Amino acid sequence: MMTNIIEALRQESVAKLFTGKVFFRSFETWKGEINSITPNKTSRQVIDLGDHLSEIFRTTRTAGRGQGDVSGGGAAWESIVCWYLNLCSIGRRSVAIKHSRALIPDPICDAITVNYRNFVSNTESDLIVIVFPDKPEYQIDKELIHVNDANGRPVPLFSQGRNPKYNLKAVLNALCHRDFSEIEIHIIQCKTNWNDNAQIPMLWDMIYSATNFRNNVTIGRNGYSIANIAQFSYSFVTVPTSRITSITPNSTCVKRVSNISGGNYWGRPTQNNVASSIKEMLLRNLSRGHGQNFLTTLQTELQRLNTEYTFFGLS
DNA sequence: TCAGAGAGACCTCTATGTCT
DNA sequence: AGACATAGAGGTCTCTCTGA
Repeated sequence: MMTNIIEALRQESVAKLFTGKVFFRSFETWKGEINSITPNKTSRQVIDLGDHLSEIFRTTRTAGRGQGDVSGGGAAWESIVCWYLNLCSIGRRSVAIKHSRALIPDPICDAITVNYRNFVSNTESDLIVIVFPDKPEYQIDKELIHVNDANGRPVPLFSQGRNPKYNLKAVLNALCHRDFSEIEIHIIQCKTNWNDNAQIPMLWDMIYSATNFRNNVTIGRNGYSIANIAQFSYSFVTVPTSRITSITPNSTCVKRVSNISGGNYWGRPTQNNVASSIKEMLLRNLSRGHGQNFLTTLQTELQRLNTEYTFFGLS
């Protein structure tokens, strides 16, 4: 079957989520919830899942504050957001990736690296959405791509040896290098709790939006910088697990993220001046990944949910 | 190729401080 | 007094790298 490189990357990215123990276990429960919210799997129903993500997430919530909950909860929230963004993006040129060296092309990784004098500090645990440019290599069968690497040498599509594997990362590295200025990067900071953690996205957004510092803080390395790409944004997505009634437009935690470049979101319906539903991020930050809107692209692709897209785990 | 070690990131709840 | 903000405590999970 023909697969373009973007869908190949999406498949790897989503499949990797299921290798996480907590996500794998939780998804057994979430799947039922998801299917009951989207009985007909229309594009509208699937996109509106964004209004219910927190609700779904909370079905596996356990009381208490054991360290397992700490560790697992955060990773699981990040994973379900990644899963949702990829589901809504099928057939488009955007892919959400939970941070992983193996999947994020090197030029992207380099561009978002923050250097604190000599110390290299990657924000290691965010979701990254890459929007690839509208060029033929991203649409044709991935096995027909001809591209040269940064040194001008053709990239071999398969590894050597008895069981040749497709060189996904190497091909992506070469493409991202070649098309760097036309790529969009959107970083998404996920937190289950809002009020305790609002400073973190606020401060990282400040760092990424600053053009220069006086004290040896720089962004980017190896010649790649977010200053040279087509679009960059930083956003915040929370459940939130704290009491919802205590969050108002005037709360400190709301104000802290009210100005970040990509916006602030939660897995609930939009509430004015507080947070937008995560589904609004699709339109606000990721709409350039296709000529048509999400409703249209999804409607076509969802027909193949049980054949080509089984890796989402819904069938 | 795989196991093991190390690094880094994960969140909830209570107590205490601070402002109105 | 009440509302809100913050610090602090604490074990586990996942990824990556290294050496066998």
